[in-house]
Amino acid sequence: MEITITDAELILMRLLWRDSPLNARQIAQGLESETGWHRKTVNTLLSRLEKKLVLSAHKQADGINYFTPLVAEDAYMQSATSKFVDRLFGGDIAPLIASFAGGRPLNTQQINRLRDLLKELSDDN
Amino acid sequence: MEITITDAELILMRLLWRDSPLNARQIAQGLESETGWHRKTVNTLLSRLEKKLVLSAHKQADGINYFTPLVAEDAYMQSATSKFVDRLFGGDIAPLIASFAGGRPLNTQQINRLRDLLKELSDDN
DNA sequence: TCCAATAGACTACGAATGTAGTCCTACCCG
DNA sequence: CGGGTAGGACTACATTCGTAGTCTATTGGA
Repeated sequence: MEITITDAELILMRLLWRDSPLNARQIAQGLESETGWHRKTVNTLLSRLEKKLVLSAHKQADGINYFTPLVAEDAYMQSATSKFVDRLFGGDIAPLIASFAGGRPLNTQQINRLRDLLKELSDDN
Repeated sequence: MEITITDAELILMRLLWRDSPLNARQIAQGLESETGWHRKTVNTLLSRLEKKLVLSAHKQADGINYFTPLVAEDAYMQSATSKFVDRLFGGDIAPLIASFAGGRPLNTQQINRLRDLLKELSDDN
């Protein structure tokens, strides 16, 4: 059961992860400025996501479908990150950071945040 | 000018990044056990990569094409990583690490490596 | 010398993606 | 009450990807 969310779908999911349930119209409006997508495009994406069980639709009192994520943002991020790190770096995260830093050097704030994060990770084992 | 290397192409590129130039037969043989791809499949991938200017072909004395990467592994990794981090985490690397660690806890060795890496990154600025 | 196998250029083809459009129905407004 | 609109279920269609297959000229051997 591989969850797969495409680029376009991800943009839509980000909205629903922030705020749900929403109906198709609300979603289309919420994405309008960011994507310029037609309502029908949003509709297609919603159907596909529903078929993939990434979200569920429930008719409310107004007789209209409202969509809610079935897949949690964290869970998806985790799975997608894992897959990416496996594919490009053989499952090893350090080279990824190195590569990322090589492309765009980290600033002090980012480094500090990483340091804190690392501290946490090594504490709670 | 977006360099795009698909999953299948990446597997092939990994071989060429390790060892090049190679001709189609050598590549097909080198990937045989890993992928089971037909020679023709390798051929198609090579053509596509050549058209995308990810690699170049040169006929050698034996009259056969030998392929060499035009895109360096580091450069591609960097660009792919950047794109991924942007797409999923808004360009911020810390949440990615957190997410990754959430999915599969880091062991001591990994944490040490990250610590060293971080030290390096914060030293040379 | 003549066949069989290969290199390379093209062609094939179904599934997934991005981006809508069609058609039918129910509904609100003038 | 009649027409324009929105919802929803389908359908559409060009691209990209994965994975080969066809056709042609060439070449290494028996």
